Amino acid sequence: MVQDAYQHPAIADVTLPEVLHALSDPLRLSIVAALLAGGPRGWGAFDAQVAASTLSHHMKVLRHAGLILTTRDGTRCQVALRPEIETRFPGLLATVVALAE
Amino acid sequence: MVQDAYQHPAIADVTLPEVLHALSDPLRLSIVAALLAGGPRGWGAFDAQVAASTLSHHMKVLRHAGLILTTRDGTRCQVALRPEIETRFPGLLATVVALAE
DNA sequence: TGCTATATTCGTCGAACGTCGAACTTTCTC
DNA sequence: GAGAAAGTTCGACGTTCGACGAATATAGCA
Repeated sequence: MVQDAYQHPAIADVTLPEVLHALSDPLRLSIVAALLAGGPRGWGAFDAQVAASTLSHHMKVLRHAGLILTTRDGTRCQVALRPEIETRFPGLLATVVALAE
Repeated sequence: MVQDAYQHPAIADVTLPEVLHALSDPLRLSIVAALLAGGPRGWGAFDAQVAASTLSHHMKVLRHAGLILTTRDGTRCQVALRPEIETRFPGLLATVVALAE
């Protein structure tokens, strides 16, 4: 784990193709959908069938796309949707997640 | 050019991650945006700064994602948005293209 | 002070992507 | 029929992706 806080990009630097690419992976899309439906949660709450390193990689992609906010809580991570993404791309997440069923 | 019609997938077979991936490229996104804004048009109406083979490749990606409909007109191609995509993923294109400015 | 749990980073692998140029097919025009 | 024009396909190249295991770092607990 990194000793300090995570690197989150300025929301203005996030591009639409970047966000769409982040959402174009089924696992990442399901993570975002779960966050939108159920609110923030811990790391292991996503029972993804991938190795921890792979999940960490996907979280980094989502973080770099400005979609999630990661904070530490002891040895655990709390993951939440970044609220600014709604002002940056209004309606995008709601539309995409709704279509993902 | 292929001697017969182009291969278009059944709209039901198109998946959301597939569509998002198709839209996550700036060139492809601009093509879809132009079609949505201005209606069908010919091949060369997109002054893309890429080789013809590259443009052909991107068109194939869009076609396989169920986003566009390609028809021949002599040696030229007419490209149009696939109307069924709106019933398959209602509001998606309008939302994404609006956010792309 | 260890030991355990959690998450990141690194190196690696095969597959897919985006780009190009060259060759090819089909159609139109002269 | 010959030539030009429009797209497609192919192979090549370098980059990125998604996956994994191993090694590492940090925090909590005994």
